[in-house]
Amino acid sequence: MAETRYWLMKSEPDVFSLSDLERAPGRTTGWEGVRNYQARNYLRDQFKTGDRVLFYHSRVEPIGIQGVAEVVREAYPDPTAFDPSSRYFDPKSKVASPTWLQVDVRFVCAFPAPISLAQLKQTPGLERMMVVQKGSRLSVQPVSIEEWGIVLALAGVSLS
DNA sequence: GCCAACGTTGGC
DNA sequence: GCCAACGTTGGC
Repeated sequence: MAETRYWLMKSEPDVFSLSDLERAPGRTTGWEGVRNYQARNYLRDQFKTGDRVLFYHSRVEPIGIQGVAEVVREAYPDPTAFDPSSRYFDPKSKVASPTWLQVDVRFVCAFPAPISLAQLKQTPGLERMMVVQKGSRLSVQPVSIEEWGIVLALAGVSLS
């Protein structure tokens, strides 16, 4: 079996929240709208079925990690890039050679309480975590297995 | 709502 | 290829 990788994905909860994911058909959604090349490259090159994801809410309190999702489909073209009515439309992305990709993620669990950004910043062992770095804007970030373990312990959650 | 940090665009 | 201008992200 392939090694499971760990990620953090950001969403503004008034656009798409962890609760929205839990209520979605099959508790699954296409992670549309990534328009950053570094994030796209992670989706394209490294996301594998079974990878685990920390679901992070940005901009809106409570800012922080809300729970866990998992990757259930690997990268494929993001249809919103081809849709002129979408806020994510990109006329430079062609169907024959799509610029932007998405993966499908499925709800796993919501934490009993969100882990706030302030809490992450003051937790030993998370000093190097990308999301706590000043000016970190990347919406798809790798998480080390050590960081993953610390966050799940903070949340009081254990996953089989 | 402000604004620092960052990514992209485009003139040269 | 440089870099100023511009647009976006996201904490506060």
